Amino acid sequence: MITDTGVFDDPRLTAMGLLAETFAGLQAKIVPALAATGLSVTDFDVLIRLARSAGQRLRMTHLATQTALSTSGITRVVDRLEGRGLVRREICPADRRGAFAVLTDAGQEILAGVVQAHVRDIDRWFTGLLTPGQLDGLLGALRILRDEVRPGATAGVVHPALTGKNEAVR
Amino acid sequence: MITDTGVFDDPRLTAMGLLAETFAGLQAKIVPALAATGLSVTDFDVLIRLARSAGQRLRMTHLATQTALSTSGITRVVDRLEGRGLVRREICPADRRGAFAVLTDAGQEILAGVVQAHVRDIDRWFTGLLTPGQLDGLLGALRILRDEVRPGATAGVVHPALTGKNEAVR
DNA sequence: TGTGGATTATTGCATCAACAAGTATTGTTC
DNA sequence: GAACAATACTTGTTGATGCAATAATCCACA
Repeated sequence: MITDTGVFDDPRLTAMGLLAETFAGLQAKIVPALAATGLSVTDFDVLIRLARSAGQRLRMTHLATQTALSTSGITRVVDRLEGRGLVRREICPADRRGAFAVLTDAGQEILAGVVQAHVRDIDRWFTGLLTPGQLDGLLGALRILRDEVRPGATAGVVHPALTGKNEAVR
Repeated sequence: MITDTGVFDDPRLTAMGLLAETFAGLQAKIVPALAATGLSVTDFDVLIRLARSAGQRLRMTHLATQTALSTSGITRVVDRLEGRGLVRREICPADRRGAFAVLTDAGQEILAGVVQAHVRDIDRWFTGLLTPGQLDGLLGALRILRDEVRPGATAGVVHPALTGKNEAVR
């Protein structure tokens, strides 16, 4: 049986497909536990980034950069989370154009409640399926790639949180 | 400075975040070349799966399974591609409920035209950034994960294409 | 100090995808 | 062979997200 279809079987294409399928499949496995708490993957991403930031707060723009959402997308995610009381907005005293998204106590509780199940899922479907050596290799390779394709992924994490200034970025 | 925020810094969470950021960043790099031809990532995924299948055709359901889209999602993707002449529908003679999506000559041409640039992007932002050893390790690990999280990812690929029957699936 | 250009966030609009319901066909069981 | 359940696909509706346009504010520089 003929399976070679020329350029359409380039191994690099296959590699990209493998990455895409793995990621999509993995996400499908972790969605339910989050959804049980009423959180989408995006919601969780926003909340956990706030939780990890100094003052449990981040400028809207930084949130957008970190999550790879558009600023309008972030506006709406924060709208929804604010409506549920998990996040609140605070105007930035140093720059009155800007706003912080701040994790509320309720948000922190929701997050703490769902993290355990989420980590269990990750362990079940990802980290726990590989030997320590395989996992280290994988993460090392991913870091190399990530640093190339998303140089700004850590925008705003150092400590602009309290001042709202951009000194830490780029 | 305090950076440890307890459970929110679990290394497994970080690993998952790294995978997500890498994949999202990579996709952002490969989208433009596809978009230049008017194709979304989903469009490309559908077209290339058809190109690789026997008879350049796949049942709608198999397409849905392989792409991880809902069947209604596939209906609409194929609607759009059919509207542009890149794909056509053929009723399945063996099961009149069903339809094949079939890659047209025009679709094959579009695909051939964009694959080169696409492969170049993948090489530039993914496979070319790693040593052969790193890449092998990465792909090996991904295969382990993929086989767990997406056991049905190859639904319909063996040779159900000509009969429309399901003998090859699951 | 005033002016023009950049930056921050929000809103209107269009697109895309999922869920649920509906239609047509197939297969199974008695 | 008739009835009923399962399957394949489509359509109506809803929600999420990006782009473009807008408003408010900041900053650099004359």
